[in-house]
Amino acid sequence: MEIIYHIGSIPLFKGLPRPLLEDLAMIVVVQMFKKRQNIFTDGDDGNGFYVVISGRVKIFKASLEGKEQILHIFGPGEPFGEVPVFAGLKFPASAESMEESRIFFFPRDAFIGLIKKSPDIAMNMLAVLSRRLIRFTQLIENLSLKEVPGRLAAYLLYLNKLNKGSQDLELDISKGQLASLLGTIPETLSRILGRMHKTGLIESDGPRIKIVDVKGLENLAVAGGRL
Amino acid sequence: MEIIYHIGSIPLFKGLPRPLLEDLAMIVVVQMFKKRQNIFTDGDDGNGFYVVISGRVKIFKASLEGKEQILHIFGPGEPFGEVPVFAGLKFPASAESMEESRIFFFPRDAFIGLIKKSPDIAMNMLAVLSRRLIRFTQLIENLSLKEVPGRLAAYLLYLNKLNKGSQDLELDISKGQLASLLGTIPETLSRILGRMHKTGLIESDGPRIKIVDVKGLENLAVAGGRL
DNA sequence: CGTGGCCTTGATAAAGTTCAAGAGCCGTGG
DNA sequence: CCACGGCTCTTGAACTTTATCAAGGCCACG
Repeated sequence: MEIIYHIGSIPLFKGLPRPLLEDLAMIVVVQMFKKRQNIFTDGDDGNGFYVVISGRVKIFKASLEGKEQILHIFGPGEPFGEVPVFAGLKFPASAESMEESRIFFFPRDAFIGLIKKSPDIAMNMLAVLSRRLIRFTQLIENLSLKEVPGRLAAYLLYLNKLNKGSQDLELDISKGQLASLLGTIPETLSRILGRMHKTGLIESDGPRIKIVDVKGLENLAVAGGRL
Repeated sequence: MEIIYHIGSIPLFKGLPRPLLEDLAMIVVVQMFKKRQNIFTDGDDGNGFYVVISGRVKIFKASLEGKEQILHIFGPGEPFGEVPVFAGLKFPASAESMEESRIFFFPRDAFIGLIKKSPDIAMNMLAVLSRRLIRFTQLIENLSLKEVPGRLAAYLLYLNKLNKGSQDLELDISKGQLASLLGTIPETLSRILGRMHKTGLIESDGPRIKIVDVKGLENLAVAGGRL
């Protein structure tokens, strides 16, 4: 069945025996979201978690004044919204689709039953949560210890690594969203891109960015680097 | 045996059957740390995790210029340093004792073996990591969406809640360390405490702080409040 | 009684945000 | 086919917040 195929290709469920995949298929609920649709909101009660099958989802915190801080952007195969499954019941942040997305929902109680049967699922989930803690640690370091140029430099180098070292990058999110991800606002991001261009670190043309000076960016990305 | 008693009183191991506690006692390594002693450093390889038995430990990120951001302060019964056990191998932050502390160390491989035998340990650990994610989410919200007065107000209200609503608080960490926890520096913290005093939100005398205007603090603590 | 640590206070500087205006782009509809 | 409206992005100037640098006070401890 198609569902089983998708479930089997989720890293979280990698290497599970066929019968367990079938159990998972029994409890999954398939959901579709259009672009910019709310999936859950900070403070809502959660009674299960989600996995992106296609499309993209952002997890974020919003302030009253309308500023947002993006915590994650998740694509196919990535789970999200697990926290209420294991601790308390409320989502600590909000989730929204960034494009048309297909999402699998796994209800809490049935899923916990499966975990207790399979230490492998538990270990995989522990790995997922641990990686998320690493990501948050970096985000906190960026917000607290680095200035915006340093955060941007770190992000560009991250894209650079994703692209196996290619210095020709293409932003796959809008600059406004990138600002939210970096903990700043579009105006500031725009100015800093301009400054990086002027000082010869990058070349920039809309969403295409070319890294000219890797060393210079690495220097900036270290907490303490100055532009 | 004394070790077993301590292990049994760790929330992470709450409700485990006696034989499992004995297994844990077999693999534990007891360590003592004096005040301000390094336990592990950001980037080190980790081959196990820790539980505070007595004393206190801070987990933090440091920048080259010497600024630090405290991520957690852990006391008796609280585990730390679990991330390398489940994801990759490196600690994403550093740990240091804040006072003389007794710490139990559980080596990775033996512990993973126990987890696979006991879904209860796994579930408890999932809960621990999930709560940590909640804490990080709040920290990120504070750093990104609130200004320092808002962060301080939120912290005072947190102490207020810990003390079951008492408005007479006593800081149990130095103001310098509190500044690190709030993502700022001592000078700024000092000024803001002064301003809160002057505007009648609190009364402050060294480490003793009395909340005068709960509503006012709550208003500040919401992302968007102004002092 | 002096010395070092911690905290406070002041003056100054830097970084980032806000507000405002305008440019470029794209899809829609006349 | 072009004009319009709406969006994102950019740029400038003023302002706010926070950090930095420097100095002085307070207190505990030897």
